[in-house]
Amino acid sequence: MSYQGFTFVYIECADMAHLPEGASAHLRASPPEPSRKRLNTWQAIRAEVLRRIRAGEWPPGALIPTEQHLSVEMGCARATVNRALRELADSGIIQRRRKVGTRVAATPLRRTTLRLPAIRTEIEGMGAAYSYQLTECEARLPTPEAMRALQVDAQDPLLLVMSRHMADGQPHCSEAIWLNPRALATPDAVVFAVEPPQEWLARTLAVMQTSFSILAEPASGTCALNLGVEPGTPVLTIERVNSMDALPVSFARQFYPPKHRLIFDA
Amino acid sequence: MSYQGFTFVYIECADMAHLPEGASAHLRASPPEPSRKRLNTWQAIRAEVLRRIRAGEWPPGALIPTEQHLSVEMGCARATVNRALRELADSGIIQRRRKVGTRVAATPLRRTTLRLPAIRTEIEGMGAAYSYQLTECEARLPTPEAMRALQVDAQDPLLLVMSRHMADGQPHCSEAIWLNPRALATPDAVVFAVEPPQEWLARTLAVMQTSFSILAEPASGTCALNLGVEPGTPVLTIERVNSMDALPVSFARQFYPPKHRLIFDA
DNA sequence: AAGTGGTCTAGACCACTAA
DNA sequence: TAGTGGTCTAGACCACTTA
Repeated sequence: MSYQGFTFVYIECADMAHLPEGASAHLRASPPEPSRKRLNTWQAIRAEVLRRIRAGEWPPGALIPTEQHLSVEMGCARATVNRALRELADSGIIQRRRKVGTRVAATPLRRTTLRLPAIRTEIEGMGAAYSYQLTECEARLPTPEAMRALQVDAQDPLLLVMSRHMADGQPHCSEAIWLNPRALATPDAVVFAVEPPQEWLARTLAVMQTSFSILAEPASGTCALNLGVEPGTPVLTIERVNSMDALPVSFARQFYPPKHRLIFDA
Repeated sequence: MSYQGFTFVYIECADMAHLPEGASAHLRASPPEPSRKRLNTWQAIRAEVLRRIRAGEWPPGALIPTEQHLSVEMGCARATVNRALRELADSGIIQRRRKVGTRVAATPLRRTTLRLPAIRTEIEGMGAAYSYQLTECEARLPTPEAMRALQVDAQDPLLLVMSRHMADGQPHCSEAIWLNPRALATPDAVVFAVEPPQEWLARTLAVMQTSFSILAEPASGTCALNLGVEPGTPVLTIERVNSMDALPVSFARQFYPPKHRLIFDA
C-alpha cells in the first residue's frame, strides 16, 4: 500500500502468478519421476499456463489441453489443474465450457477485485489519523434519486445524515446517507454525532447486500463546503445501497475530491 | 444487464448465495441420514453460513465452528466446507487464520468483482452499434504522467493515439493511449484509423498484466471536444497501464461523460 | 452417445501461529 | 506443541453441450 500526496491504494487486483503458499506437499508415493519437472501446486500450474499463453504457445482464441491431459503432463491430480484453471477463468484470462473445453480469451475481459473498506480503515491504512464530523442530521422527504434507490414514495420521510471524514484533519471524504426508518430502527440523532453512520450500520445489521456505483459529478454546495473545494469541482462519487433481504435500508453517497484515485494494482 | 438512459451495467458483483450448479452429487453410500438435512454442495454450505451470520447466530467478530466441526454437522467432506468458507473469505464476509479459526468480519471490507470489458463489448452489450474514430496519431514526448506510467525519460519519443468510441453514433468514450515504441513494435499509424488501439494491443500481445486507476477530473480541451461537452465538465477517467513481464508498454486513459456509471450490482 | 468441465469424498501432509 | 486452515490426491458421479 502506498501514499503519495492525496493518492493512495485501497484496492487489490485479482491474484495472479503469486507464490505457492501451501506448496510442497506430496512426494509421498512419488513415481519414477519423468524427465519433466513435476508441478503439483495449483499456483505453479496457473503460472505455467499463464507463461504458455504469454509466450504465444497458446494464442488468443485457441483451445488448450483438457484437465485430464494437463494433469498427466504436469504430474498432478486433475482437481489441482481444475483449481488453477478456475482461478484463471475467474480472472477472465480463459473461458471454460463443458464438452467444448478451455479457450484462451480472445477478448480481454479482465476481472479484478475491488476492495471497499470502511472509510476509517481506508484513512488509517494510509497512516493518517481518522476523524469524523457530523454536518447535518434531520428527517427529510426523499430526493428522486433516494426514492429510486430506497424504493420509497415521495411522502415517506427519511433520515438524512451528512458528514465528513478527515485524514490528519484534512477533508478526505464527504458523505450523505439516507436511512429508511420503515426498514430500520433508526437511532437517536445524537448517536451520529460520534459514530459514523456506516459503522453504526455495520455494527447493527451485520452482513448486508450492498450494490455500488461509481461516477464523476460536479460538487454540490454542501459537498464542496465539506471538502473545501469550489462548487462544481469534479468529485468521484461512490454510491452504496445496503439491503437486508432485498429490502433497501440505506442509500449512501460518498464524495472524494479530484486527486483521489481508486487504484487496482496488479 | 440493464440500460436505462445513459446508465448501464458492466460490472458484476462477487457471487454470493447463488444456486448450486453441479449440485446433487453423492448420496451414494449415504449413512443412516441423521435428522438434520445433509448439505453437500459448497453453495448450500455458503448459503447456510451466510444465513446464520445474517440471522445474528454468529455476530460480527465472533468465531464460527471449525471446518472439521462444520463438515460433521452438515454431513459433508471438509474440502467442501473449505470451498464454501474460502468463497466467503474472498468476499470479505469472514476472515480466516490458521490456528485461530474463522471469524465473522467485524469491519465490512467488501470485495466485489470489477469486469472491465473492451469498449466495443461494453457498447454492444448495451445493444448499441459500435463505431470508432481516430482523432490523432503522432509521435510525442511524454507528459510527466506518461513518463511515470511508462517509466521512460522525457526525451523518449512515444506514440500518442487519441480516439473516440461511439454508441449509436453518440460519443460514449474518449480515449488517449501512449505507446512505448521501445517496448513494443508499434504499427504504422494507418492501422489505428480502422482498429482501436486496445484491440490491436490485445490481438498482438495476448495476455498482459494491467493495472487500473479510476478518478474524476475536469475534461480537457480534446476530451471535451471528443465527448461533445464543455471543457471542465467532470469526467470519469479510467487509466490502464498494460505491462509485459513488468515492462510497461502502454498507458491508456479513457474518459466517460458525467452520466456514465460503473455499476456493481449485487 | 460421448467428451469435457464441475463437484464431492476420504484421507493425508503441510504451514502457520497462539499458547 | 497443538490446533486450525491450506492444499494435494485418486477416484467417482454428475451436468452440460456438441455431435
